[in-house]
Amino acid sequence: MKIKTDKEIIERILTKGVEQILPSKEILKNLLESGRTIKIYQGFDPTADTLHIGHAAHLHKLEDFRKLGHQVTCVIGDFTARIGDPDKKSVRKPLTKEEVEKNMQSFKGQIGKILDVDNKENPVIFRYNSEWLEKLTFTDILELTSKFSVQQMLKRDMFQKRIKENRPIYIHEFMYPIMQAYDSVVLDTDIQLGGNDQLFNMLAGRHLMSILKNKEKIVITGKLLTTSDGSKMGKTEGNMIRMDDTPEDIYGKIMAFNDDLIVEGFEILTFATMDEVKKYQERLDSGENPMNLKKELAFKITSEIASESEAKKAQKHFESVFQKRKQDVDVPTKEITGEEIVLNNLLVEINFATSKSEAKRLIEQGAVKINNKKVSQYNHILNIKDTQPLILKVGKKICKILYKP
RNA sequence: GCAGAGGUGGCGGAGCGGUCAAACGCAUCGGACUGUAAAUCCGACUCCUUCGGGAUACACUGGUUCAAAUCCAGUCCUCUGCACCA
Repeated sequence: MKIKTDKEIIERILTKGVEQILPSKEILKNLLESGRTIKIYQGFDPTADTLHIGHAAHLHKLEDFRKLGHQVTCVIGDFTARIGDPDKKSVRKPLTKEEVEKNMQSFKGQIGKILDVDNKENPVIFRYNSEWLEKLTFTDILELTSKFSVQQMLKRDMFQKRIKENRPIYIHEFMYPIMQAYDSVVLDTDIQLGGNDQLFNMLAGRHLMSILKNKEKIVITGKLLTTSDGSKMGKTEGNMIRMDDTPEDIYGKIMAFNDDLIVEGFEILTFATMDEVKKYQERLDSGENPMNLKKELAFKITSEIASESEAKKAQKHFESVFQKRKQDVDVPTKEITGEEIVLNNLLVEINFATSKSEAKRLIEQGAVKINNKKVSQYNHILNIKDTQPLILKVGKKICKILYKP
């Protein structure tokens, strides 16, 4: 495929959702405008069984490269995942080969939701890094490790932190960046893309490339979408939106974003151009209700990951369930045998509370409504037979109680 | 192996003989407020209860004591340091 130098796409590559470009934006710009084929790759760690929405950001960028005709490779870090990237808190427990394989299965499909992997003109290449990492001998490893100093490794702030806290740092944890660096060498890549959290590892690759290949690998780090409390969104933190979530969930979780994330969300998580992103910012600044914008964001993301029609459904669902509180759409029903039951026992019976004590607390706190009337006596005796239909609400949970003779 | 530190609720982390079902923070849940949220405020957060109370709980097993998360002994586990030249 002939290389395109579409100005708009190049501009988007250089700016949208980009945290930094090393060694410089200009070098990348020149490369993109030169018309030569560029090899770019991104690694995906199958340490969880799904990708999350943060990955979407990078996939958009890869797709831009692909559209221009460049060679895009997705490296599934099946080998590296078994060790795990060192973490701030502690050593990760290694994953078994089986766990990794299980996690990997769905990756390609999920990547394909955004990246046009099977495009006829310019398909995406998939590689597993066990292909080359597994074959390394101890001699090879010595060779590689001799290119890095302990001081270099210890620069990583998470290691610094652990030194301060007197927590252990194991030798194999140094191997993660080295293995990733070696990925770059094997692929002979021109560019590596990754989240800003991967900066250190990607720089290790830059270092190794320059020594072994005398080549200046370009590193692009993407902005990470941070949650309101400043922590990143991702697998490790458990607050992620999974790519395989249902459209309703995706839509709903985006609506749960803090308002501050709206514009960033458009920039990082969607195909929108920077001009469009600016317009969203302007609308927000001019005092438009953030909710409208957030709904647009949720709709856009949901339709990019799922489909437009599913996004429409998700939106309707959200509107009816949360905004209009018409919850009777799909109220689950439970059957209760016996004509009468004490209220706190009922909550336990239908699993709305795990113990009678908890049920009692909920009732006393005013969480319980029977047919929309608050009941605050825990020992209230409910005659199920005579109060049909019976809609029970406990906090956000709701269900219909049926009398079963 | 030797020397130290330590194991407390979902997590982090106080408490170091009684007033401890265990401070404080986070998470969670409920209420109020809203545009779904977030933020904020208030409340709850072992179980059972005839609503007066009661029963289990601070790694485990024993012991000391009127009384133990708190002291003692043993067991298990975790972490840190030391290790050659001696």
